[in-house]
Amino acid sequence: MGVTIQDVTEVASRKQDRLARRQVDKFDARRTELAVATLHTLAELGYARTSLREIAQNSEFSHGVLHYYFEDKRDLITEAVRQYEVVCVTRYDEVVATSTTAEQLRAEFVAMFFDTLGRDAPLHRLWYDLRNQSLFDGSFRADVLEIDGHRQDMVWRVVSRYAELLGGTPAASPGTTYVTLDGIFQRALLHHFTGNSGTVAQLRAELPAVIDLLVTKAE
Amino acid sequence: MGVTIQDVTEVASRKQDRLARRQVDKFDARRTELAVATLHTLAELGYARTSLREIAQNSEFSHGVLHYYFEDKRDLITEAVRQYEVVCVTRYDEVVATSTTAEQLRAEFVAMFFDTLGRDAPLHRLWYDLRNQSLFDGSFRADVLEIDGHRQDMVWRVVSRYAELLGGTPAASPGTTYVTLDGIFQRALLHHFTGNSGTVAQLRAELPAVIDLLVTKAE
DNA sequence: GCTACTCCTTGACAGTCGTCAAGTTTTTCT
DNA sequence: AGAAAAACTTGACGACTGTCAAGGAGTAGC
Repeated sequence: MGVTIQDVTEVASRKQDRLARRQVDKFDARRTELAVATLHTLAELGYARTSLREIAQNSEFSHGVLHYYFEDKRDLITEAVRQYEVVCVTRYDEVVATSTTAEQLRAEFVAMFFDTLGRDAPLHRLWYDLRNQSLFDGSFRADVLEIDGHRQDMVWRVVSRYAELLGGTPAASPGTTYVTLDGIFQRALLHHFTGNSGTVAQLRAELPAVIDLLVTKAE
Repeated sequence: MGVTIQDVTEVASRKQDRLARRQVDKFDARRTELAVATLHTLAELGYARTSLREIAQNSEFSHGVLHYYFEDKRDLITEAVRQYEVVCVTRYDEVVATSTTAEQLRAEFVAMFFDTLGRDAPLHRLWYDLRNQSLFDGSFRADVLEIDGHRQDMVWRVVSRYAELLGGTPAASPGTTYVTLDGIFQRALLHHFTGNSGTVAQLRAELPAVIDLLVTKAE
């Protein structure tokens, strides 16, 4: 059996590909690792106070490595924002999938809503920070709009399913539905950080009624 | 007619008071002037990118003067935030006062809502920026909460008056009512800066229905 | 074992930041 | 007019920023 030049080059190129791919994988893995460290630093300090050296201190590397894996600071932060999206955008899907009654769906949504408020509060304040930064600096805007759209879809899946289980229809558009619940979340977050747990509890108590306001029940 | 010592000291002290008051007035006037310059700089650049030298360039003074009138940067920005409140918190009162029918009130509110969105967009993005900063830096929080409360009251005056004219009652608490309309404003602002005027127009078209959703009409 | 390459550290750069002291200009009062 | 006080400018300080070049450490290939 002869070995043609094609075979050799094919094998060689395949080998090279595999090598290259493995290198790319390693490269991407470290990029992601550093982006996660960036995300945590941002969540702790906010956009305005986050420096590259501080980010590096939250990783196991020195500050110079950031310019080996990222073009510049904007590139790094953009990648961190994308990491946020991965974490945050499928949060309620399980609730939607497993709930069999409207009451259950609504109750579990409210529970999850305030659970993540307490557990991931720093991450959430970062999201709002970055969304606002996009009002000043257009370079984040595309990513922000994309994530915002995914958040809207996520909320819509919950509310439209709730309406379905209730035998009714949503009372407002996806956009309006989203901003209403997002507004409540933002306010709850503010009072959470203020330490004003009474206001948070009140928002929690009112949330079911607000959800009902967003769907038109069947007659 | 004799001139008693009391008279003299009284006159003298009154004169001194007047002098002191005038000096305080001058001092406060310049403080306010610099706070306004700060407000405009912040609205243009955002909190993260605003420096004292940039602020001074937006005034007619040099950067050193800022430490003559303000303790430090935080003091200056806090004062600027308070200036924002003065500008922004009575915006809809005239609409409430002059409207005689529910339709008129709703229509004029919507008009004013999107008018200030377009006209004062930089100032509004600053407000949301600073409100978010207060999630990271507690030193603004008290002022932010106060302003947020005034904004809530402002919205509540509109919606409760609308319900009254309609012969109904508000369907949600002041807090929920506020965050709903504020959420819509935030979203409209984001798409305004994106240049996505279609989405803004859609939000405008939907706003009357949302307002109706927030009041329970009489049977 | 030598070379070549990837990965990472170190240290320096030019610039900007908030702050403040020293000094100049302007105003105020007698 | 002259002295005192207020108002403002200037320049400098140490610290911090993003960026990057030089070089070390470690590994894979021959």
